[in-house]
Amino acid sequence: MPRPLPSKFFARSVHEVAPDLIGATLLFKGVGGVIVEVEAYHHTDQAAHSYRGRTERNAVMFGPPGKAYVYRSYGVHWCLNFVCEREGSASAVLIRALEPARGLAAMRRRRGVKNERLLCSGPGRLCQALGISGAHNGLALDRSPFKLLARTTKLKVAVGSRIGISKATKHPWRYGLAGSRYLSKPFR
DNA sequence: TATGAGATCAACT
DNA sequence: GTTGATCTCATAC
Repeated sequence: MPRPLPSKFFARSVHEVAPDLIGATLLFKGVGGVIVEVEAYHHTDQAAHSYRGRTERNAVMFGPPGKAYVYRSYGVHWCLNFVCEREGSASAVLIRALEPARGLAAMRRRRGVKNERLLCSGPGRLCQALGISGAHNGLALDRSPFKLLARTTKLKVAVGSRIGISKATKHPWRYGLAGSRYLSKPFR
């Protein structure tokens, strides 16, 4: 049986937490699936929201680890992050894609697409599929409505450069399940 | 298959 | 006024 991730899990470097999240199960109100793609962001990283210091939007990133940081992207989409390390270090892991496993009907209804592959393959898509919005910014990840289950098997984690950013594009801080059909983009 | 516009909000110049 | 941790739809190849 899979066990819940302890909140301690997040109290480490984002570069340790991010690859360890691949294969874990993320549920929100019982709906979700297996995490297959994430990206790491750190306050010393020019591409991170926290790079230029604390603002009203990114305040949760500067708080304690084990919380959800949800922000609006391009004015339309919501994106989900897990805050890591320790209070004040302002680092987080962006959840980019899931392999759908639970609550497929609810996800399809919210997304308005039939293709299972398009349900959660992208940060904006997975928030829409799970019903996550700015109202959930700052919630603890080890309590309802979130549920996180540790992976049960060893697996190979692919590494690559991050997507959709224009600064610090060289850092190999994108992690994913190699060969998964549910990635927002394949690794090469 | 590939490229481009539009949606629409917060932070920054 | 511009840009961005995005996605969808339309149009072109």
